[in-house]
Amino acid sequence: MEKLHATLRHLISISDEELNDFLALCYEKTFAAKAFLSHQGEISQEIFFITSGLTRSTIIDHAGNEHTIHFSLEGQFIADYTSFLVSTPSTNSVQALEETSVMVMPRKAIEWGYAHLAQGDKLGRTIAEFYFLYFDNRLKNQYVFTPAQRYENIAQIFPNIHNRVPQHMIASYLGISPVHLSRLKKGSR
Amino acid sequence: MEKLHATLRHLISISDEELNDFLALCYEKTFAAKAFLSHQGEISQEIFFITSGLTRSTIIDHAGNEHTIHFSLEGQFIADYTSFLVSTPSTNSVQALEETSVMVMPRKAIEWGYAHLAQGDKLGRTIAEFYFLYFDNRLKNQYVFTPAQRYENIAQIFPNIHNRVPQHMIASYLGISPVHLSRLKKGSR
DNA sequence: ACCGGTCATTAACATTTGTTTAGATTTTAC
DNA sequence: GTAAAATCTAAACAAATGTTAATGACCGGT
Repeated sequence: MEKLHATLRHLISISDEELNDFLALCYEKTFAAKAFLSHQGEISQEIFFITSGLTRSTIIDHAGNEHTIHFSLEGQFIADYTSFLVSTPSTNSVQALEETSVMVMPRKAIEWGYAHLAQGDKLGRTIAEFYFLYFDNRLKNQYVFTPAQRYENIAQIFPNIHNRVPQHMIASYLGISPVHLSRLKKGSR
Repeated sequence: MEKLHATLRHLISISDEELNDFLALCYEKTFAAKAFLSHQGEISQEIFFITSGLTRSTIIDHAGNEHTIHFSLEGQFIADYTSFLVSTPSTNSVQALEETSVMVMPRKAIEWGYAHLAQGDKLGRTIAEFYFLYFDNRLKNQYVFTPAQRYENIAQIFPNIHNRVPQHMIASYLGISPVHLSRLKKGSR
């Protein structure tokens, strides 16, 4: 709870009263390892703020294979935000990779924030800009670096990920097969 | 000019006076085909709104090869927005592919908007959310569809692009060689 | 109308990446 | 503690994609 406090105060100026009113609309929840925070096909009605633990987001491709498209760490927001924004069935599932505690921010809380927080829209803008930077960087990496280079750099984006996530999920994130990633590592030694 | 008018009014509610004050800080500019709206290495100090024409954004990879990472059409905003936000040298160049007219929105105008427009932050949030949706969709396509499928779908994202952009730039956008794209097309016939 | 450059296609060949299978090790669940 | 599952590596082979080079069509500028 304090973690979300600190994160919000870091992003915008917000009074104690505003903060309390907002947090009164949220609640805490803990998921066991491998539990799902949200499922593909459901319309996303909440945004999670991770206070401890780690999640991955997955998607199913045209051939029925699952891909890990994203990792989310402590201090980050996670949802199928496209589903949340547009109210379409989510294409992603979000799964805890460790025991993971989150603050659940229901749609009501978000909407209340935009309507009643003095800097609610600024908060939304700042978070959206943050994800713009993340996506833009990720896209550039795709064009600029080889898979081997992207593997070498991944810990800069997801600190300590090698100790927390199986390698085949990292390979999936990079868009290559686990066998191939193993090969690339061998080559770079 | 009317086009930016209409786009802004579509995104937020804004009074005539606010709109005029904001637009007074902007100006129109026209680029010839092949001219550069902005160059890699410079810090982006303005956002362009395309009123007519078409641009591409390019980036240079680790081996010195140029890639087309993005197209922008009439009615869209374009910049190296990461450079604009963080004030780092831009990694992208933006080039007109046809004669292209834009409204130039300098940093001063954007900042004025956030400070003085009643819904300035909401505007920023909405635009950032729009790009979130674009990037998220693009990322999912990368995992879910084959290059051939992505080629087939590209006109849904960039209407009429096949008649306006050379095929090798589309191949570059898709992340494949022009020779390979030609092969894929042959196979699907 | 011409000329030079850009562009799309094709073929041959090289390289990268995926798939399958197997084996050894580690982790997880009960 | 033990059995089952998950994980990583390895090798052999298959498929996808890149590279180079050649050709002809098309386009833009003069």
